[in-house]
Amino acid sequence: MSDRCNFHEVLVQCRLRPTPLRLEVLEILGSEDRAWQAREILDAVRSRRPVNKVTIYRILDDMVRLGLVRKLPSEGAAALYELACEHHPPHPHFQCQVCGEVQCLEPVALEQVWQELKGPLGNRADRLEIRVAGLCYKCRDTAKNSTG
Amino acid sequence: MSDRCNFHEVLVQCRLRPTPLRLEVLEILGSEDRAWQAREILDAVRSRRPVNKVTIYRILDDMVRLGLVRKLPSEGAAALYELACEHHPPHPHFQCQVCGEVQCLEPVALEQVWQELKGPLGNRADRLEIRVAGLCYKCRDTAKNSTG
DNA sequence: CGGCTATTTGCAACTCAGTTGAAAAATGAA
DNA sequence: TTCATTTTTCAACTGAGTTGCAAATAGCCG
Repeated sequence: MSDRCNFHEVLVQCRLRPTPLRLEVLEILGSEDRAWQAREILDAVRSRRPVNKVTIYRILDDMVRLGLVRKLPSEGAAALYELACEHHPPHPHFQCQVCGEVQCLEPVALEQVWQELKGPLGNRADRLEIRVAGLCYKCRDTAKNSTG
Repeated sequence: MSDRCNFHEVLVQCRLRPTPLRLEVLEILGSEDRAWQAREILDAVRSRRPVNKVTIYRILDDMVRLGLVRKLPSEGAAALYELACEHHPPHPHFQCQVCGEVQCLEPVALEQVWQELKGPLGNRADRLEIRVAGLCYKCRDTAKNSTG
């Protein structure tokens, strides 16, 4: 995934101290091609060291504010976080309605859609989000096996 | 908006009793071209009669399950609800990052995007959601006036 | 009408995500 | 070392949404 990013350097450039916790959060986010719940990140960090949930939320908030991480609205209660580095530009997401997992999809040609959406109503458009909801291949297989 | 829908009839067709509360919820959803938080619907109903929040959540859940109402993930904690009747087909949404209001946008030509997104990874795609985030014309004007 | 059943609404208590404010710990500069 | 700033923690809170059960209501049948 985004192993190509030098997280240490990225943090320094954003004027955030490259603390062990911040580095761990970035490494976790970069370890799979999907978006993570704050809770999942918390658990992943805790599998190595004790940490307070407030700290994770604050780390994520800072990173979102500085554009290092994107926060996505999600079906379900908890928001999702993903790396926003140069190797992980904005892209559509797929969310499975059964297991809730959010996969990252390849960027698609959105120029036309974007142009159509940008103008209306005098709003200023900053970001475009595309979510596909459905049944992921894992859950589909599970359903097949238990039915047949 | 969707004043053209006969909510009474729609409820009967879905085998939901057309109770005053259900009708009021549908009328509120249909009264503006935007998506509503459960809390806003609750307050709107309460401006006329006392009602319990659980009842509103249950009414909305039933309607989502039966396809009468769409539930949208939102920036921010609370989910959003909008009519899903024939006069209000799926469409993109605009959410203002300042006031949080969600406007409904005109449907755009999505066939191309849809085709590209549908296939990958063996997932089954059911729904496509498009969100534009930005600054709405109201908040933009407010900002202008207070700055200049 | 009265009695029965299923549906709808209300209530209280709960879970879970996320926030707040202030204290404690760690870091960097002088 | 001392001091100021940043980072992490703690406890307590807010707000969205859920659960289980009781009370009220509506539809049905005799």
